Amino acid sequence: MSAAQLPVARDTAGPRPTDRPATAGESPAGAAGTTAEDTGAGSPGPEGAARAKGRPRSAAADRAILDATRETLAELGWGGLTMGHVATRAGVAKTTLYRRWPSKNELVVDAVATLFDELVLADLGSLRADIEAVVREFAELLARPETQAALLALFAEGTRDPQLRRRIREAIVDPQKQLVRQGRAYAQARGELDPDLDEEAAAEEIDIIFDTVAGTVEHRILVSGEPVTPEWIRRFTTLLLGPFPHLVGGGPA
Amino acid sequence: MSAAQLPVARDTAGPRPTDRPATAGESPAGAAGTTAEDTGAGSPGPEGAARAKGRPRSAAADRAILDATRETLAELGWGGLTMGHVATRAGVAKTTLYRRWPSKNELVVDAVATLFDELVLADLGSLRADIEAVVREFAELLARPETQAALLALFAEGTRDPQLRRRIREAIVDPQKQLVRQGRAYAQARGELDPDLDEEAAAEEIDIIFDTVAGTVEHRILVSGEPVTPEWIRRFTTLLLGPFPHLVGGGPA
DNA sequence: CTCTTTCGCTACGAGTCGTAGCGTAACTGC
DNA sequence: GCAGTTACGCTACGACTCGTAGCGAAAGAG
Repeated sequence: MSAAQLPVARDTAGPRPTDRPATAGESPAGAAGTTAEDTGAGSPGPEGAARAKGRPRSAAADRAILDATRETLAELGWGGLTMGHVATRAGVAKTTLYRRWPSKNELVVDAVATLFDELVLADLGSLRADIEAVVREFAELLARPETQAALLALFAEGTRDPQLRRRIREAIVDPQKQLVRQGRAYAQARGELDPDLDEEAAAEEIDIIFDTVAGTVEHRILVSGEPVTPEWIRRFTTLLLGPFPHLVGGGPA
Repeated sequence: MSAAQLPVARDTAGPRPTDRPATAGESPAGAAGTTAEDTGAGSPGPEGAARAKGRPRSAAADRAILDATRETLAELGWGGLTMGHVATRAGVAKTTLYRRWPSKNELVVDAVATLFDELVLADLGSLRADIEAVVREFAELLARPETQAALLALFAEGTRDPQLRRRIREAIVDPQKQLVRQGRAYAQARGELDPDLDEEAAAEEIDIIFDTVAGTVEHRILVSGEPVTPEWIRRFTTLLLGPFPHLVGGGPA
C-alpha cells in the first residue's frame, strides 16, 4: 500500500480477447506457414484485411504449446496437467497460454482435436469390413493416454459449460459423424443399403450408429477397462450388422 | 519455532488407516443399523470380533457425508465439488471426511454407487420390452447431474489409478452387468434364445451387450448431448436386436 | 471408571488457477 | 528510417483447494 502503481493496460482487454489460436491443419510433418481454417468459433468478422497491426502471434509458440499439451497429457494424464507445466515444456510464459486460451479445458480440447483427424474411412469393399476397420482405428486412438485425457476434459466441464460443449462438438464430435455418413455412402454405392431411403430417417440412423460405435468402444476401454481385440471387433460388428446373436428366429419383425 | 509442541499421534496412523466406511445397503428409506457388507477393499482381516474398542464411528455422519456429496454433485458438478463444501454441508469437520476416504475420488465413487442400485430389470414378457425398459431407466439415471459427475469422477483418475479402478468396477460396473445376465436368463426361460449355448460365448456376449447399451446411452447423453426419447430407444433397440436397418437382404451370413 | 477411538476445531504447507503490471521484442504502415 | 501497435517473458500476487497436524473434548467399550 505504498509502492508505485501505474494504471496501465496493454495486453489486458486487447482487441484479441483470448481467442482461438491459429488451429492450423498441422500435418504430421511440420509443413510451411499455415494461416487459414479457423475453428469456427463465433465472430464472423471480416477476413480479408484490416487485421494486421502490431507484432503477430508466434505460430511456433502455438504449435509448441499444443505439442507440449499433448505430451504432458500422455505422461501425466488430465489430473496431472497444469498450465505451468505446459508452459515450461513449451518454452513459453504461462501468460502466453492465457493469451490464447481462456482456460485449461479449451486448451486441451484444441490440443486433442487434431488427434481425431487421424481417423479415416477407406472403402474396403463391404460394410462389415469398413465398420471393423473404423472400430479398430478408433480403439487404437482411444488406447492412447492423451486421448483418454481428452475425453475426460471433454466431460469435465463440457456437461456444464455450454460454450465449451459447442467447442467440443464443432471440433471433435461433428467431424467424426462424417465418418458414418461416408460409410453409408460407400455401402449405398455398393448396393448394400435400401436405395430409396427417407433422408430424415437416415440422418437419425447416422446419429444412432455414431453413438453406438463411439460409445461402445469408449465404454469398453475406459469403463470396463478391457482390451479391444480383433475377436471382439468381429463380435461387435456382428451385433451391429446382423441379427441378435443366438436369437431364435433371427430377429424381430 | 518456539511454541509448545507435543509429539502426539492419536488419529494419525490409527488402526483404521483411512478406509471404507459402513458402505451399507442403504435402501431409500433409512433403515436400521447396518454394519455388514463391506465394499471389498483389500485387507481380508478377520470379521467376527476383536474390532470394537473405542468410540465407534458415527453412522449418521457417514450418511450425512454421502448425502451431502450427492447433493453437492448435483448442484455444482464434479469441478465444483470441494471437500470443504461437503464437510460444511454435512455438518462435520473436514478431517472427518479424510478419516473415511483417502481422497475426493473415492468419496464420490462411494457416494454415487448407490445411485446405480436403482436399476432393476423386470420380466416384461419379451426381450425387446426388457431392453427398452432398462435403456430408459439407465437414460433417466444418466440425465441426473450427480450421475454425470460420477461418471466423470470415474474417469478422472480411474484410468490411471488401478486401485480406484478396482473400486469402481466392484462397486458399480460389475453389479450392473448382472442386469444383462438377468435379461438373458429371462429371455432364455421364454425360449427366445438358443437353448444350447456355449457358456463361454455367452459370457463374452454379455460383456459386449453391456458395453454397447451402457456406452451408447452414455455417449448419446454426455458427448452428443442429445435427449433419449422413446423413439430413440425404439430405434436403438431395433438396431441391437434386429437386422441392420435398411440393410439389403436382412443381414450378413 | 478407565481406556480407546472418534469428533470438531484451527492452523498449516504445498500446489494450482488465472490475473496484473512491467520492460522489451517484433512487426506494421508511413 | 520512424512511430505505433501488439505479443512476449518475467515476477508477483490473490484466491482457492487438497490433504495433514495437533489439540481438547465427547462418546462409547469393557
